[in-house]
Amino acid sequence: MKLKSSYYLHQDVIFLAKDLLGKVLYTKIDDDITAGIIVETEAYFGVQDKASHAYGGRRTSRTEILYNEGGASYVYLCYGIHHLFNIVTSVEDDPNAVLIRAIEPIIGKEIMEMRRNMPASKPAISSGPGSAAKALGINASFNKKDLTGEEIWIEDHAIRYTPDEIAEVPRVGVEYAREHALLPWRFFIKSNPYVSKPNKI
DNA sequence: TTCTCGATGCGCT
DNA sequence: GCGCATCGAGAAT
Repeated sequence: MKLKSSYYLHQDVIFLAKDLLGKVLYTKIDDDITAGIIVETEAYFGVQDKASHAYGGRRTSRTEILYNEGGASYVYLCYGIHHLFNIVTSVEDDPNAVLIRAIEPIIGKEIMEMRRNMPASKPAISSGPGSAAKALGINASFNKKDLTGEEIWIEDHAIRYTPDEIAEVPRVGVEYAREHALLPWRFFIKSNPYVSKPNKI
């Protein structure tokens, strides 16, 4: 059920970003367990990806975790407000990551409602990377966690999607690299209500 | 040490 | 659809 550390060592971050759709992300905080189905992801191609914090091999105290081998979490604060949760993948010194952009709440909905101060019936409760992280109680303290540990982990609930249920969206605003502009880097479950707004079709 | 701005969300219009 | 909140990492000085 729980994904093993070897799962995260896959070197094709595109494959993992797609394969993670349908997996279930869990957090446990003071015995409060919340979980949701991953319905939207985004792949970050390490040194090749200008949008990646590790672009060009940049290596700082913040990005150091990205150079670890797969299976760790990378959480950082965006716009001074939102915590974004990433899964570090691939082998050591290959700083790939998958951003979790949206989840569908399935366990601990009441807890998520308190954290988000809105009913779980509202897709906005976990739609978008900042919202999904907050619903799961993910904050800066979740940075550099082992994803096979007891605080945060991912399970395979045998939820499978056919290729036509998965949308692969080319990245927008990537005029900087023509060969990357056509690269589909965003993946989501078509018509799932929890998918963040810019990606709905 | 200082300045800039971002892998965004939300409330108001 | 638009604008703002809010702060730390990274780069410039």
